Amino acid sequence: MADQSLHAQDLESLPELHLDNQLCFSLYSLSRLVTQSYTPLLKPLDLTYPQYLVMLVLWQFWEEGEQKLAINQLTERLKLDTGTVTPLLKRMEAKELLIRQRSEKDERMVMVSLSEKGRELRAQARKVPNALMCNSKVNAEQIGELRESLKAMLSVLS
Amino acid sequence: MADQSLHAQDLESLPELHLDNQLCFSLYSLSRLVTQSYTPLLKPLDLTYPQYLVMLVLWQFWEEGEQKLAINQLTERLKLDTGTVTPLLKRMEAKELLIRQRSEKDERMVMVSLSEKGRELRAQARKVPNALMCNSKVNAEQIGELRESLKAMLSVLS
DNA sequence: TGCTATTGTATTGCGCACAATATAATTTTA
DNA sequence: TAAAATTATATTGTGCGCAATACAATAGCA
Repeated sequence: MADQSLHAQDLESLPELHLDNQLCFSLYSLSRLVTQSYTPLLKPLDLTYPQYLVMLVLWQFWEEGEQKLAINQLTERLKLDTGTVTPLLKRMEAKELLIRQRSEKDERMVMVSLSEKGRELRAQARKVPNALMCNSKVNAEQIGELRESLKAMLSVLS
Repeated sequence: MADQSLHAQDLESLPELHLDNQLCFSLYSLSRLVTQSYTPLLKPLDLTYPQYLVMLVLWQFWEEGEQKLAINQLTERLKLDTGTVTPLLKRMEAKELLIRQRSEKDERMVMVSLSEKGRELRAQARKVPNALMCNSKVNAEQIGELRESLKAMLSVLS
């Protein structure tokens, strides 16, 4: 082998830099894995995972009697940027799941509301959470633990 | 308000469809939040978060005396698709962090190895894991718990 | 040895994510 | 009330992430 300027410190073991020891990597992997496991369930609804999250928010507001919500309410709830949400909503409007319209009171705001089709989709989406639980080999207790642990961490960091 | 074909079931509360009750959303949010918190730390190294993960794998192999690794080893380790990894590695090669070359034994394979610059970056990256821990208000115990919980879930699902 | 199947990587196309910037409407303030 | 600051959303550009497809090299097999 040619000289590669190898120094002693180059080969010093740095376990803190190992993938397996990093919380961040487990988080990143599991998050993608879970999103992937939603994909086949959401395909019949013609929704991507982030689109499904938008629908969850809209359905919940609808339950609470709020027909319209502003984009900033949505970005706040989902903790997403407008650069993500604006095109996301446009794609969803193209699929006729929702309606976007400028507020008359304050023309800076765009209000989002469910379309008839969007409301009807809720009945189908009901099956999604349970289907996922049934397919996974993880018990409910384990899921509950992880959920609380994640929520605690989220509340501290955000 | 015009008739919106409102039925009783439309307003039935479905808590399983609420964002807050979904493990997946906590996972998705926290994962993005953690990635975001890496960004300022990785900026001095001119690395994105996925690029940092690639470097972690390359550094660890290097520690273990392996100069080269095949792309499929990398995709397996990172649990990422070639459609993600191929362009990722090309961008990293353009930054001269690594070298990609076809294997002579088996010309289907592309072998990846660290460049001098890529090896040197490891010394700087040392500070990253600790810096993150120091900045966060989360205690080590809480992090340890979450990490084990995530790893357990990952091993079951993948 | 040809012929098919498999393996390993690359390409294409689409949809997020987010930093940075832009723009228009409203509010604040001098 | 006119100018400056703020607010709400949109746009641009870059980098993932992944499904689907393509393609070349190797392996297996008749």
